[in-house]
Amino acid sequence: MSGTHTDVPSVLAHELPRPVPADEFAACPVGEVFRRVGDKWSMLLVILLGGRPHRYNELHRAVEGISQRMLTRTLRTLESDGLVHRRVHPTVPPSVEYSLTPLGRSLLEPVSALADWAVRHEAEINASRARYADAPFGRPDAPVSDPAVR
Amino acid sequence: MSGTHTDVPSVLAHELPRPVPADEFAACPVGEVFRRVGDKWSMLLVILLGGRPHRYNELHRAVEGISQRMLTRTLRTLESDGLVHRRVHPTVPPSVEYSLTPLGRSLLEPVSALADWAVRHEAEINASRARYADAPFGRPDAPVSDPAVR
DNA sequence: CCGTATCCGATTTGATACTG
DNA sequence: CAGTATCAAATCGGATACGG
Repeated sequence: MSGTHTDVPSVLAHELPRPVPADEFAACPVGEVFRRVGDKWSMLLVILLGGRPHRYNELHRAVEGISQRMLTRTLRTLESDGLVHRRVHPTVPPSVEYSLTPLGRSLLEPVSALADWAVRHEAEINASRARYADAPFGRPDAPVSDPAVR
Repeated sequence: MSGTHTDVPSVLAHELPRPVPADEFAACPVGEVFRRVGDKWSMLLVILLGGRPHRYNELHRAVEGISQRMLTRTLRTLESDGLVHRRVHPTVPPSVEYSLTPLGRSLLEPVSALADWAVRHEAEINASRARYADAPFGRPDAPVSDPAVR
């Protein structure tokens, strides 16, 4: 957790009443959270659970593409971070309900803003990518095979 | 990229004048963007460039921990997505200036909101993690015990 | 100064099969 | 229904060396 951090301009300062010190802002917590947010399924699940609680298989069907392994793993991580609550009903067969904690709900807002941005600018991004992929120029070097760029 | 999508509740609907159709919202663009946001360096660079344009080695020194490979790769991806502009001054020795495009600047806002959330709730997350790691119970399997406790 | 090429270990993810 | 176990594949990321 500790260790390296970087010199970061006060991007957030514009409306922080008690502005976060740049040093505190640095890579550590932000990087952590961005990586959690950035993994393939976490925020999708948070958004889903933001709508209403879901049962395990409900999530599995809703996401449709996620493996059981990843669904379970992601939910566990979210739970350990205090974003998701797991409630087991001791019925038979068992049923488990996942829901957002208050902390999870608070995350929903910034995440929704980002999701909103993604939706609004999807086309621009794709256009830019296509343009970049096409252009033999526009990139520093070669038209010859280069598998390194995705 | 087109294929699978998920059933998503209208989390964002609360203030979307022309609400994004749930189908459009789905996993595809959001997942893409979240993964970009979540990779180790992208958003750090976006935030850095949000402060002011930087030259290559300036970034390299500022981030301090990133390898040349990853710096270049990340910048290229950002460029291909249309978030970052790369300007080459044909001097000798060469100098290259990276800056945010308008699209990149627009991303800065939701990202800052998320970064802000991260800073504000870091402690809660860590506390929750520690609690979860400690507890022999609180986790589904656990050694030997009653699974039906809250 | 601004990169690229190559190698290699670490981490993440998916497919599949099995269980209380 | 709600998971766990195991294996293999893809991807990520860093170190190092070299090039225009």
